[in-house]
This record gives sequence, C-alpha cells and structure tokens, in this order.
Amino acid sequence: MFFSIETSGDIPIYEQIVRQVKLAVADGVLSGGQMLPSVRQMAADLAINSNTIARAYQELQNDRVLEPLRGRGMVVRRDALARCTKARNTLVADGVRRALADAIAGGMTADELRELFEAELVKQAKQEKVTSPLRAGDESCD
Amino acid sequence: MFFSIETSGDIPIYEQIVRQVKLAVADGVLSGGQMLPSVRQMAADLAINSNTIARAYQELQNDRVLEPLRGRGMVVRRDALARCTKARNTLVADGVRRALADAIAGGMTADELRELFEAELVKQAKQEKVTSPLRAGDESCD
Amino acid sequence: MFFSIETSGDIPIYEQIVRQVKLAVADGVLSGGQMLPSVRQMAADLAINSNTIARAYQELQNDRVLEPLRGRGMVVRRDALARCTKARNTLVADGVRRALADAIAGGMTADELRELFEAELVKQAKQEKVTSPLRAGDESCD
Amino acid sequence: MFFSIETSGDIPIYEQIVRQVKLAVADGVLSGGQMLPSVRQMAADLAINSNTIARAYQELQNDRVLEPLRGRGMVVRRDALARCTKARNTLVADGVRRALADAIAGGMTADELRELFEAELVKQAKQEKVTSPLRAGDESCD
DNA sequence: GTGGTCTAGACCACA
DNA sequence: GTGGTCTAGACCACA
Repeated sequence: MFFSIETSGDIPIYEQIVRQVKLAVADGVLSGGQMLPSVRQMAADLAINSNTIARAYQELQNDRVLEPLRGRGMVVRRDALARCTKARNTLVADGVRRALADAIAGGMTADELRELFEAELVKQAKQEKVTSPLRAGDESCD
Repeated sequence: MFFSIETSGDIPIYEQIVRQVKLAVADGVLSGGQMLPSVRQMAADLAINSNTIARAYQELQNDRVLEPLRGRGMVVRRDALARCTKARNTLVADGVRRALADAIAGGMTADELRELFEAELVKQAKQEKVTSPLRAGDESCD
Repeated sequence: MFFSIETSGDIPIYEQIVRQVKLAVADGVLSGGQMLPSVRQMAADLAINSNTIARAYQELQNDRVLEPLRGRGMVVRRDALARCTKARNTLVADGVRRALADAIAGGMTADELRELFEAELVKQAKQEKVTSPLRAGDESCD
Repeated sequence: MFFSIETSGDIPIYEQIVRQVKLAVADGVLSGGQMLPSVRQMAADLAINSNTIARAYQELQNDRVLEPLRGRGMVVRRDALARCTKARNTLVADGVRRALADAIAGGMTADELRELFEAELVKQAKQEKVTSPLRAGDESCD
C-alpha cells in the first residue's frame, strides 16, 4: 500500500485517500478480502491526524468499498472491484468531459484536441514505465 | 456575453466567470476592444453578489485580459487573444493530464482511454452543433 | 424545523440529524428549495458542537438531499423528495424485516405478530394526534 | 445450535449470540436442561475470539437464561422459557415501535404501513418454509 | 456572514 | 489491539 498525499494543494487529504484506495482496487493492486492498515498505523505512516484517516475510511465504508471486521480492522469488500471500476470510469469520463467542454468553448478544434490528448497519453505512458517495476530498463530517454 | 453559473458545485463562482471570459476570448466570441457589462449590471443579470463579480474582474485585470477604461468599465485588451489561447491550452492540458493520471492509476489501458475520449468528443461535438448559433438550422434530428 | 436529539442513547447525534432531515423531507415538512439553519445556528440551538452538525450536513450532501448555495447555506434539493421517500421506505421496511425475523426465530405466530403490530400502530397514532397541532382536543383518554 | 454471525454490520457479535440463544429458547429449539457448547468449542466453530463468547455467556447468565454446571459448562435453566418469551416480545415490540415511529415521522399512512407489514410477513413466512427443517419438501415452486 | 478541513485529545464499545 | 464519536478550537476560501 503506497499512498502519496499532498498536504498543500486543493484536494482534501481524506479525499485523496478515498480516491487512491478506489483506484487501487480498480487497478487490482488492492483486492477483495485484503486488509487495510489500521487507522492509527496509516496516520503514523503519512504523518496525518488519525481523524482524517478515519474520515476517509468512513467514506469508503459508505461507498461500500471497505467493510469493518469488528475489532480487527477494515477489509476490501469482495464486491468492491466492480464498484471501483465503475467509479474510476465515471471519474475519468467526468474529467475528460469537463476538459472537452472547456476546449470546445475555447474554440479548439477536434484535431487539436486529439493531438493534445495523444501527446499527454504518451507522456504519461512513458512516466508509467519508469514508475512501475514491470518493464524497468525498457524506457527510452526522458 | 452569456454566462452560465452554477451556485452549487465545487468551482467558485468568480472562477467560473474568469474561465468563461478567457475561453470566450480564446474562441473569438469576445475580442479586443469589446466592453464587458458593468459589475452592477452583471451582478444583476446573474443574480450574484457584486463582490464576486468584482473579484472576477480584478483577476482578469491581473491576468491582463481586461483593462479598466477610466470610469467607463472594463474592456478586453487588444493583446488578450494570444494570452487566452495559451491559458485555454494549459487549462485543457491540465484537465486531460489529471484524467489520464487517474485512468492509469486505476488500471485503464490506453485503448480504453482512447475509446472513452472519442466517445466524449463526438458526444460534445453533437451537442455543440445544437447549442451553437453558428449553424443553427443545420442539425439533423436528435 | 424542530429536531429532537438524544445525546445519550446509542444512535450518533449526526445520524439522528440526518435521519430527521430525511424524514422531514419525506413527510413534506421540509421541501425543495427550503434553506436549513446554518451550521452555527443549529449548533447553538441544539447545544451541540458545530463539527457534529457539519458532519450531518456533509452526509446529507453526499446523499443528495441537500446542496450548498455557495456562501449562503444549505438548501433542500428540488429532487430530494423522491429520494427521501425511498430512503424512508427502506428504513421502515428494514426495521420491520428485522423485527419479523426475530419474531419468527423466536417462534411467534403470524397472528400474534399482527396483533402486536396493530396494538403499536394505534398507540402511536394516538400519540401522533396529541403531538400534532392538527386535531388537538380530539384525542381520547391516555 | 446453529448460529449465524455477521462480523461486519452494526450489531456486536456477543449481542448476536445472546439474542439468538434467547430466541431459540423462546422458540423451543433450546429447552431447559440442555447444554450449550463450551466457550472454546463455540469460539472454534464460529471462528471468533473466545472472549466474545465468554461475554455472551456471562450476559446470558446475568439474565438468568443459562446457569453454570460446576466445571462442566453452561445449561439452559428450567425456568428460562417464560423469561425468554417475554424478552422476545419486548425485543420485537421495540423493533416494531421504532419502525412505526420513523414511518409516521416520514409521513407514511397507516394503510401504507399495513401493506408493507403484510408484504414482509408473507415474504418471511415463505422463506421460513424453505429454511426450516420442519416441513422440508413441502414448499411449492419459488 | 456561509460551509469545509484539519488537529489534538478525550472517551467509548468491541474483540 | 480495532474503529467511531464528539469536542474545542484554529484556519481557510468564498459570497
């Protein structure tokens, strides 16, 4: 479990955690039945107040991604994958939609947009290679 | 100038105005020398606190998109187009970048992403035809 | 807006508020477009910490019952009625279901249950008459 | 004795056990003089911390449903039936009462409530036939 | 004025 | 040990 939290920046900490957990489940990095670090543990790891972690866990419970095992901690629900994949899709689609709306309102053409999209896609794909251990050594110059 | 403001939702009102003005300039709907409605006028039109409009205008002035016309209101600067086009590009690119980052973190493949992107693109292009006054009367059945 | 909060008892305060708001909307006492007391106001009225109220409002926002009017406060959403009616129905059905399950597991017969149900129903109906100002003076002996 | 325990969900495990024992006694499935599995046995069967079982047994002893048989475990008291029937009645009545209170607060009419109640009753009665060993083989198509 | 976030710290029930 | 709730109080952006 690796979370990267930005304490400055406009997204609330608990939201960052919620989003990262959901994306990790969608990605398969986190799967059904797996336990999450305890509230206190994670608070210590991230140097964040435990109330903030508790709030994130609470929200993940409301969203039926986690379930409590009484007295033992929080687990990823067996049926969380479908839900998180769906959440990821709407999250991404919403982002794309908003960006497109701005682009069109600003007079960008479809072709300019496609170009921009592909450029960002290869940029991130390249970065992904560097980050992920899977194909290390494979990446071209940066 | 038609603005559409959402008083619910997560984007501050003043920021919605700033963005819409910049995009309108980038699009060519607003061009150099054109005047904007007075703070009072716009506040009345949008049923919004005039401080909020004032703040938006202030930010647009800081960003050198508008300039005050001594006691007669705000005008779009002659040199605003290039600046707004640039602003639009980074705005869109940032949106795309964030969406891509989420998508990749959530395990979406490049192909799934391209598909989603194209789907949203045609959706918005279609809507654009209906909305925009440019080719009114041209659109086929919906 | 009348809320009755029990600070002792096993239901969290913020949950009590959430439930009462939803039921009030379902009942029609609270309707779309109506504003709720500000967080601070309600905290003062109920003599409860404002964080607790904020948490309730937050949950009501997540459940799409309330929406924020930036800088002005929280309003009941126009489409909240249907949602709250549904929430009420599942809330009540769940309660009934659990009670029935216990009853059956404990060997109660259907007829005993019906009797108990009707008894409680008239009891509460009577109390309702007393509480509600509509038909005061109408109630029989208690 | 078959218990079904939910480790997620809002009811404490020890309380689930207490309730299920009482209901079993009220139902006649468990009767006076009958022995319960030892704390260890039951903890092993249910894959649950033995402290939790011990706590449930303790509470059942306090409520005079079980009594210790000097070093040989716990037995159902001869006089437990009446007590458990009463407990069952108040348990069910409380549940019904709470559900009714919510229903009325939410503006449900008495008739809607009766309909809902009857619907749940037949649902559970049907399920009961399938579940219970009493009339296995008797149920019609589902 | 409005709501939202975060912290520090207390206290609780539960396993 | 686990999570959950609540308080007091600070700080923030926004209208």
